[in-house]
Amino acid sequence: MIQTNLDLLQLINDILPAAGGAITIRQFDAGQRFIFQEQEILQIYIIRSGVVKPLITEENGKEYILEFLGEGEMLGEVEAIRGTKTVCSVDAVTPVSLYAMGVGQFHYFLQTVPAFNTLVLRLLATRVANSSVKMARQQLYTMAELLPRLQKMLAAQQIAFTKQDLAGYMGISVRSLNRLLKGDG
Amino acid sequence: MIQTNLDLLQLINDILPAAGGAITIRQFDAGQRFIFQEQEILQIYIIRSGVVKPLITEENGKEYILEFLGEGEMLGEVEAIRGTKTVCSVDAVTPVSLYAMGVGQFHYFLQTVPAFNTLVLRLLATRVANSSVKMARQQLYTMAELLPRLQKMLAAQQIAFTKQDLAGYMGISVRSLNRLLKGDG
DNA sequence: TGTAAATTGGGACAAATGTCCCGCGATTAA
DNA sequence: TTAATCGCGGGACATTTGTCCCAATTTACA
Repeated sequence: MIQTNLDLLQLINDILPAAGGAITIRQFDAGQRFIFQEQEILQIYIIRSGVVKPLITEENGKEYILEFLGEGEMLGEVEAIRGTKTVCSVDAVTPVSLYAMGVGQFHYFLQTVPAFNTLVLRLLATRVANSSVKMARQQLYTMAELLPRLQKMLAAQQIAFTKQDLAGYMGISVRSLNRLLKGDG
Repeated sequence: MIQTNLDLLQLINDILPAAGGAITIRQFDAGQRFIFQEQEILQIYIIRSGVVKPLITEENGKEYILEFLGEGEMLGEVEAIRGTKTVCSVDAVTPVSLYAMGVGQFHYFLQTVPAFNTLVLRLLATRVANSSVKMARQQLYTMAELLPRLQKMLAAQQIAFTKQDLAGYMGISVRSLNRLLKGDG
C-alpha cells in the first residue's frame, strides 16, 4: 500500500559522500504540497523519511490519489526522463525529509552509475506493474469488494489514513466510503 | 490511443545487422494470445507492425484492457527488468510481426547500448505517465463524459475497434457501452 | 479558551453501471 | 448446407455510486 524502495535509499546514502553538494536535503510539513501539477520540475527527490501522496486533479475539481510513497521512493523522475511538465501534484502526508538533486545531476547519475540506472529502471517497471494492477482492479470490482483488502493492508501499516485520503485513493466520494464502512465492518 | 515508439523501432532496425541472430522475427494472427498472464516470459518483443492489447483477467472472470500498442512498442520489458511473472496477457488485435530477443540479450543491450537504455527508460516513464492519467480519468469522470474523447481519438486512427475491446478498455460492460452510444451519438 | 474550520456520519434522492435475458444477422466450422 | 458461435442492440430490473444537505465531533489556531 505504501510503496518503498530501500535499495535506492541505500544507494543514495552510499553515493552521498562522493556527490558532495550535488545532493541536498529538503523538508516539508505534513499537508504541504511541494510538487505542482502542470509545472516544470526543478529537482528530483528521493524520500529519506515520511510518506507522500502523488495526486491528479481533474478539470472537474475532483482528485485522484495515485499511490502512497515512502522511504526510498522517487519523485519527478518521470518528468525528468521525458522532459515534460508534471503529471501530478505531490503532497506530504506526514512530515517528510527528502534528498534532492537537479535534473542534470539525475541524468548524469543515470549515465555514469550503473547501479543507479538499474534501480531507476526497476522502480519504473514496478510502478507500471502496480498501476496496471490497481487500474484493473478498480474497474473490475466494486469498491465493496476492494475495501476489505485495503483495510487489511492498512492494518498492516502504521499510518492511519483520513477518510478523504482513502476515498481519494479508491477514486470514490467520502460519502460512498462511509456507506461502505457502515455496510460491513 | 494506440501507443507507438518509432524511435525504438528505428533503433532496433539499426542494431539488427550487428546483432546477428540475437534478434528474431515472430508473427501472430489477429486474435491470437501470445503472452499469458502469470507465466514466465521467455522473450522481449518489439512490435514491428500491427496492434496488440495487453489485458488483465481478474479472478471474477472480467477483463480489463490496459492499452493498445503499435509499432515500436515493447512487450515483456517490465517482467524482464523485475524478474517476475507476467502481470497481463497480450493478444494480437491485428496480425502482428514482432522482433524478439531473449531476456539475457535484453539486459545486455540495456547495459551496453546507451541509446537503447535511454529509450527503455523513456518508454517506461511514458507508460507510467499515461496509465496515471488514464486511471485518474476513469475514476473521476463518468463514461458518458469520456466516451466522446475516445471516439475522437478513434476517428483519428485507422482501426475499428470491436465494442468488446472498447468496453474492455473503458472498463465497463458492453451493455453499458451500448447504452452510452445510443444516448448521444 | 473560544471560535472557525475540517473531519466524520448519514438521510434522501438521482444518476451511472451491472446483470440477465432475448433476438437478430453475420461469420465460422462441421 | 446446417448448426454453432460471435458481435451487436436493447428491455427490465438491481446494485453501486454520486450529489446535496445537515448535524455532531474533532482539530487547529488566534
